[in-house]
This record gives sequence, C-alpha cells and structure tokens, in this order.
Amino acid sequence: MSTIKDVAAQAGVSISTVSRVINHPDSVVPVKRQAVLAAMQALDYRPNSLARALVSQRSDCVGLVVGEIDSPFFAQLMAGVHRVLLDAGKHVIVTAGYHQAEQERESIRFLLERRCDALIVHAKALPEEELAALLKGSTPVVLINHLLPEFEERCVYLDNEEGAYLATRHLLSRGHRRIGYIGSNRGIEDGADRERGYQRALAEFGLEADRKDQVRAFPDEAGGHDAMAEVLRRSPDLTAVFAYNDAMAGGAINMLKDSGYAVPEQLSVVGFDDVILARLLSPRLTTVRYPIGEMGALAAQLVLHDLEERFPAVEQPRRFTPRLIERHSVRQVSPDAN
Amino acid sequence: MSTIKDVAAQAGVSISTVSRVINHPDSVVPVKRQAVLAAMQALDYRPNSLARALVSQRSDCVGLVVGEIDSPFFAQLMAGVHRVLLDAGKHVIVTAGYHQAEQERESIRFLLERRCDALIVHAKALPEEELAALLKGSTPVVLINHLLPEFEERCVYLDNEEGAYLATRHLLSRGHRRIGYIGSNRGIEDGADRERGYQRALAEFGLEADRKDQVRAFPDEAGGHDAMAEVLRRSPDLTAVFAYNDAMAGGAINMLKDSGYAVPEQLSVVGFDDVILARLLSPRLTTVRYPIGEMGALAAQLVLHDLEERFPAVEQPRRFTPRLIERHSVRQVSPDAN
DNA sequence: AAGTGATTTGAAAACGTTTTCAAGTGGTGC
DNA sequence: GCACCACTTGAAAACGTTTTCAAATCACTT
Repeated sequence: MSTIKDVAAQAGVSISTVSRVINHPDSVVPVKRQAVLAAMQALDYRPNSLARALVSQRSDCVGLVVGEIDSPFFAQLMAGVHRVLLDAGKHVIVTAGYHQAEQERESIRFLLERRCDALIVHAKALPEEELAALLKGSTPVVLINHLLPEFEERCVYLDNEEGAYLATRHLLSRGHRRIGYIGSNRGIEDGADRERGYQRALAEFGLEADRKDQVRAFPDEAGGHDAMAEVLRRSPDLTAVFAYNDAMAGGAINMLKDSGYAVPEQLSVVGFDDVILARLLSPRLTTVRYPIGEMGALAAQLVLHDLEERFPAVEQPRRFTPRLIERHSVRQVSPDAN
Repeated sequence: MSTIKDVAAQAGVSISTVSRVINHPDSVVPVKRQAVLAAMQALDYRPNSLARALVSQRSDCVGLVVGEIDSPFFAQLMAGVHRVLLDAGKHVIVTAGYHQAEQERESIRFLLERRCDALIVHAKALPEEELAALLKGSTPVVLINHLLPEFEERCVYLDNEEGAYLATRHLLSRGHRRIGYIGSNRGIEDGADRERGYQRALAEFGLEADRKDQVRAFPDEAGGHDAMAEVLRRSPDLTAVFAYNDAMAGGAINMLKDSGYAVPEQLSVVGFDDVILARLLSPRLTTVRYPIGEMGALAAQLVLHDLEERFPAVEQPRRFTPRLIERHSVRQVSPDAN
C-alpha cells in the first residue's frame, strides 16, 4: 500500500505539500495540487488513519458498547447512534459486552486502546465503581441505561418503573385484577425497576403482588414460553400477563395459543420495548414503547458536543419516559367476573 | 493518558523493557517485570493500539460491511462473524452500506484507511469492477452474497434460486397451482434469482408465471402489506403467496388477516430468511432458512486463514444451499379445487 | 583468571502522518 | 531599485509504539 512518501515522490513535491493538499487544499498552488491529486489517484493512495490519529490525537471514531449485536433492541440503539454520528463525519466502532462483566470490560478496553474520541456505553454487568472510574477518565463517556447519580448529566436512561407502571395500570384500567408478571432472570436493575412499577400499580388498586404470579426466565422467546407455562400452572386464574419484553411476550402468546388459549379473549398480554416484532405478532402486541433509537441519538449528540464546540449543547433531559402503545393484545374485562 | 515512557520512568527501566513485558514477558527478569507491571497498574496504562498497529503493520481488526445495522438479518451475519473472530483474538469493526453505492464505497474506504487486516463485505450496490479491484488489492477480502466468478473461492453466497425453487415447489406439492410472488423492488440480484427459482418450479409443473401474480415492493413489513393488497386485487383467485423475505411475509399475513382472510386456511404463505420473527408469527411461518450466521462464520474462518497460518484452510464449499423449514403457514389443498 | 555463551538490557531506527518553523518566492508601494 | 509583506514550500520534530542491534551482565568451563 502506497504512502504519502510515494505520492510526494511521484508528484515531485515534499510530503508536507501532500499532507497539505489533503488537509488544507487551498494553501497549495493549483498546479502542484493537481499533480498531487493525480499522483494520489495513480497510486490509489489512502492516508493511513492510524498514523494520522497518532499525531493529531483524534481518531474521529466513537466507540459503542452494546449488550449484544444480534438483537432488534440493540439494533435500534446502534442505528440511532450511527445516524447522528455519520452525519457529523464521525465513525462508530461497535462492540458487544454480552451481559458479562469480563466481556464488557474487554470491550471498553479495546475501544480505549483504539483511542476512540468518546464512548457510548451500555453495560449492566460492570460494577458501578468501575463505571464511575471510566466516567472520571479523560475520554468523554455517556452511559446508556445506567444512572450514576454522581454523573447524572452523562447518563441517558429510561424510567423503567414508570413503563411497567403504565403497562400494569393499563391492564388494571381494563378491568383485570389477576395480573401475572413474566420477568427476566438476568440480574439487572431494569428487572427490579419494572417489578416495582408493576407492584406500585397493583398497590394503587389495593392489590398486592403475589409472588406466585411472578416468574422469571431468560429474556427471550423461549424464556417467555416457559415462564408463561409456569405462571399458568401456578395461577390458572390469571386474566392478564405483563412481560419483561416483547420477545418474551411473543413466546408467551405462542405458548398460550398452542395450549388452546385465545389471546386476548381469554388472556391479555402486554409487552415492553415495542420492537418491530410487536406489530407483526397476532394479535398485534400492546406494549410500552422504549425509545431506544432516540436515546442513542441523544447520547450521540452529547458526545458530539464534547468533541467539538461547533455542536450545540443539548438541553433535552436525559431521562426518557416510556409511552403505552395500545394494540390488540389486551381485552376489556369486567372486574367482578373474577 | 499515560504512555509507555511514563511507565518506563516510573518503573526505572527503558521503554524497550516495558514493551517487552507487554509482548514477551518471559524475556525480562522477574524483579523488573514486577516493577513494570506495578507501574502500569498505578498509571492505568493502556497501550496505544494505533501506535502499535502503525509499527507492527497489523491491527488485529477485521472490517465488516453490512447492508444495514438495524435488521435482524444482518444482525445474524454480524453475530456469526463476531463469534469466530473474537475467539481468535481479533476485533471487528462494523460499517453499513445502506444499499447505496456511495455509502458502500465510503464504508470500505474507512475500513481500509483504518488499516483493517482483512475485510468481509456485503455490498450489492457497488459495480462488479469496483469489487473486483478491491479483491485484487493487498488486503484480503471476502465477499458475502456476491459471486464474482473471477474470485470464486473468496465469495460466500447462498443459492437464491434454489431457495425460491424449494419454496415454490413446496407450495406446488401441497396442491397449490395459483401462486403469487411478492418481490423486492431493490434492484439486486437476489431478487432476480429468486424470481427465476419461482418460475422454474412453476414451469416444472407446466405452469407459467403470470406477470400479474408478481408484485414488487420495498422489502419490509409495510411493503409486504401493500404488495399483498395489490396482488390480491389483481389476482383474487390466488391460493398461495411466496414472499421475498420474512418481513414481507409478515406484512402480507397481517394484511390478509385484517381483510378477513384466514391464513393458511384461505391463503398459504411462504417466506424467506427464517429470522426470529418467523417463529413468532401466527401462524408460524413456513420459510426458507438462510444460514447467514453460518455464512458469516465461514467468511470469518476464511480471513483468519489469510491472516495467520495457525488457522487451517477451509475446505467447505462457499456456496450454501437453503433448506425449507416447514411450519404452519401452508395448507394442503386439492389442486382440482382451483 | 580468562574465555565462552547465554541472557538481559537500552539506544536508536522505523512506522506514516501532521504541524511548526524558517526559508524562499514574487508582488506591491514608494 | 529597495523594503516590505503575503504566500507557498520543505525540513524536521513529534505522536507512541515495536524491533533490531550491540553492549552489558552473568554463570560456567577450562
């Protein structure tokens, strides 16, 4: 691969001049500029961005750590971040933590070693002190979905409790009184927050969350399927179920239909996230919209402002509030029928 | 951020020694090694991978160009590549071409400038000459889903025609004789290949593909919805439909149900890709499995072998053959009933 | 005691850029 | 015809590493 030296030689100028036509084209006289351009073309020259970043101390890259690469949820996050960063001429390097502290640590280390100008991190397994230490470092970081009170303005997050509350309230307002919860067994905060929201809504109606109405499983389709079976076994009189996420809700719905239950006629289901899937399920899933794409975009704007003054500070609050999306998986029921 | 010099100073050794404890720990005497390790710890030292890559001429990164970042299909591709590369100690930089030549070109340029050791490229918009030129370059490249006869062993691809043939044959074998095709309007080869497969199957049964039974639309849920409506308007007597991908099939199914059609009782549907969605739709979608994750893994093994001899050459054929996955969206029909 | 060979070390060159600085060029105003 | 200035240019330093090479050290052998 040809270097700046080759180009300089071929064009009969110094390497400084070549560098200048790359970075400040106007500062070199047209005839030489043309010669350099021609030489670059002829040699298929590509500036070595490593060398460039090394001396200029900026790579124009921002690193993104997601939970996993192949999930519709994180796909939306990546897309949101990508969109605003690409427009700004930055590039994104994506890395996955796979929900394990060690992998998350390794991902962050990789990105830092690669000298990303900033990091956007979704890491739930790492201890808070480690995250705090990261925030304190010299590389700007914004955290997704992990509120560190100490660094509130650097955290973009969703009010999970409110989301679960909304979902449960919706079920309650439709007359349901026996409502199960299909949760995640991944020991992360979201889970606890959502359970709290579920319980709060129940409490408002004078109901108490029964432990046997709550089952945790791996937060995917299969987990939803199994959890649904289990919760139904334990509490056959449930009229509705709130699921930790849409994939679990989908699995639950499948399980129900397979067992001859009609959804929502016999059992109502509410999901969480509003991934594409929700619109494709049948019945179309009533769910809580998780604006993860917009959250990614906000995080991107935050780091953009850190990186260059030409990007305005963002005034928008970092806390996002979820919204209930009503579709067809919930049915009105008479509370007295229970 | 501290450098190797700082570490050397703090440990009272030369930078060569520090470099050695990083790269060949056994070659430095234990007492100094400990001192260096301690200094690194104390200073939170992280080797600058840019500098390292610059001198050693290898970045341990492979670049991956996908069609778009937020699609379940490409998510599987990324995951497959990621899995084998991470195990081998390599890192992956992902970039999206968004199905536009200019974006694809830019993505490749970025990856090349960043001095990735190898590239895995899924690009359908770029002209073949450009791809061929890329393959001829000094950086090892493997192409996904784009067969360049000139570089056959560098191309990992699916036999699209066979897939469509399988799907249509399945419908035919279940008695269907009036079969519509919901295609993609993105002018890429896959589309043409799949149409050919569809026509070939039809021809084997002495049927001719009627132009009015074929509608093209944007290959997503909404496109599938609209195309289904259109094809039904044109040819109300269809008993089955083959869709370009699962998302379109999902949209089509939704459209059908909304209009009061029962699936598969009144109309059978077959998809393509077998993304997660297919299992969650109801009825569960009969579809053609696109082993894109495995294809990504194969591509990764190919580049691994290019990069280091310790990775074995891969003997496996580069051409993947799709497989029909029977689920519940196709119904047996009596051919004579038409 | 001196020589041998193996081990450990540091100095310096190299990787491919950008940037600073000073020198060179040519034009302008008097 | 000369001083001044603006513009353009090249040499060289710097970025943070790895690696080569030769020097230094050390333990043995004779």
